[in-house]
Amino acid sequence: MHSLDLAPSDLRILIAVHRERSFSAAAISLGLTQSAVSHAIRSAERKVGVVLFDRGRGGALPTAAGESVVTHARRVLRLLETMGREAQTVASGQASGVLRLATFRSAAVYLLPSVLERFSIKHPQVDIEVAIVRDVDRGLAGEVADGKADLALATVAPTTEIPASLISAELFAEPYWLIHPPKLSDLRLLPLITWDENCSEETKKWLAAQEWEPPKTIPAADDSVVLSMVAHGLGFAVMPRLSVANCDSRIAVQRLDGQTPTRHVGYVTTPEMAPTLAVREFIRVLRDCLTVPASATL
Amino acid sequence: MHSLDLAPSDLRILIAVHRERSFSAAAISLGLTQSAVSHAIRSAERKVGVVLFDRGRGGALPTAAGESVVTHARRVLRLLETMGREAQTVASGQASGVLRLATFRSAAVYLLPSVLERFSIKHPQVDIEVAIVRDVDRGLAGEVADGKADLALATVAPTTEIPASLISAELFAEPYWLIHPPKLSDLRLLPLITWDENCSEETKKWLAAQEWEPPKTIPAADDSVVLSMVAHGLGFAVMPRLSVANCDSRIAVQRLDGQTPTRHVGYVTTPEMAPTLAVREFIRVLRDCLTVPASATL
DNA sequence: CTTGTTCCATGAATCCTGCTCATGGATGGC
DNA sequence: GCCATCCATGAGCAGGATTCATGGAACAAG
Repeated sequence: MHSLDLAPSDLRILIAVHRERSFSAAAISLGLTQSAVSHAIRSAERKVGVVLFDRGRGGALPTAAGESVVTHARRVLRLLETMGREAQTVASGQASGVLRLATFRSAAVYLLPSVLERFSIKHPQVDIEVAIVRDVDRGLAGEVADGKADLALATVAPTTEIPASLISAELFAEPYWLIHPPKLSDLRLLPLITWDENCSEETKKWLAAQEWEPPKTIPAADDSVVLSMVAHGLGFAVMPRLSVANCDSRIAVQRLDGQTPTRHVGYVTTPEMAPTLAVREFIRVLRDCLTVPASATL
Repeated sequence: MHSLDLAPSDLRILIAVHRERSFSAAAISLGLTQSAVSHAIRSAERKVGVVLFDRGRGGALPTAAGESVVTHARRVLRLLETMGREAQTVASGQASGVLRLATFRSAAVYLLPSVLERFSIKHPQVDIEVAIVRDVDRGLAGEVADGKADLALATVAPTTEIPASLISAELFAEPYWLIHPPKLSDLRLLPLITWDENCSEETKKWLAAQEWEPPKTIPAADDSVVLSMVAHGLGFAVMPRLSVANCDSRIAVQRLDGQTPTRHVGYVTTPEMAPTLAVREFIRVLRDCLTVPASATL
């Protein structure tokens, strides 16, 4: 088991060079000399037996192998970090430290408050940092995969593919609803208001299935803007229930005909974090809150 | 991100002490002095901020925190190892190194040969070590969880629970069959032959559902022994199809009545190994071979 | 072409960390 | 009480990591 003797400091240097695309910039960002970085990279390359960065005039570009190594390096550092946190958790018998949570707007607004309240009563030592992230592209799962968050509350199916190297499970499924201004002659004459998020794909699918082609499509920044635009009579939209939660009286809500699409919301985390007490407890509280959701007041 | 500056050598020392339950024995096993180990453990404990081993007369016993740290440490080392392997793989464009595969007997005998042949043609640089492990207790998944294997072919449901910190997926499901000597008066008078493996639970369940109480139960060492005993007329058995593959003519095979139990066979691997080229390719070849299985000659 | 700038590489000097050596204290068997 | 067997600790040493002081290469501007 000759497990590649790269110390955490070496890994940090690799990551810094990767980030800065430059030995000297990496050196500054770490408070080292350019020489130290150069030596460290060279010794790392000798140990791995592969060139990790192409040095050129413009700085240092990671090779394919370099990319791979840096990805692993980040993971090693995260694992070391959770190792420390977990040790303290186990020793003190209670979770402590920081839990970085990423989620989409509507969950943060309508779902999280009660969850956070219950969680912080049970685990006052845990600081929760909530990041609201739009679920586009790799979206929330990407946030976790990149190590920017420990846990995400996200759409887990069917639009979004969760990479196999992450752990996820569904928490609940919710229907999409049709929302529109209350007084209307023919809904089909109204423009469709969309927003750029993974789950908005469902909107299009359902409309297509209904052979409903809106006269116009208006893009909005996020789901709360969509709501506001609908409230002002600018058009209609198809949105997941959570986004429609406690919206104002100028909006009429109506079930979808036919094959009602549903959005599946769940959590996503890394294999490193999953066995962690803080994460397990947070998921437990989430589940508890969802059986009797405070947001069931729709 | 103060990620706990424990170098690989420190981690190895922690693991050795955990294994040997003694500073001095660990020192010997690592070719160090007892003093070095003592210093290292003390400094590790200062860094983590927690006592990791209770020192007493009889040596050093890991505390709960120590257990947790060592588990993580093993994982860090494995991750560093795959980091190196992957770097070489990416740089050379082809998988190389060792792939440690654990599986149960019948898969190794009837499934693997064709898979291994195809895989080694595609990836001649990869050495595959096959370990045949009986699937009892934590069984094959445990083999992977403990880092003794990179990939396991195992029963993934419903008997065995795969821990959430591992990655697994089903490859195929197969029915259980009833096997017995060909000429018989009443099957219910024959003894049941069982063997000690997780999937043999299914046998009992099905018999119970049929209200079939065999007059006697004979335990055998493994499934091949069961087959041989049935062939010699010593009793009957309920076995998954794969175990029954190409068994001899002195055995009669028959479908089960009622709710036919099925065994779900899949792969199990770690999140570290899953994105690895060697593992991904092996699973691909597995899947390919299963759509047109060479063992479809039953 | 020259000069200057901005990269990284390299060798020698220095500093610090990790190891060994040589002890000492604690615990328990005989 | 003596001895064996643990681990702890401090001093000293050696080697690896970092810095310092250079040098070479690529490129842009004059």
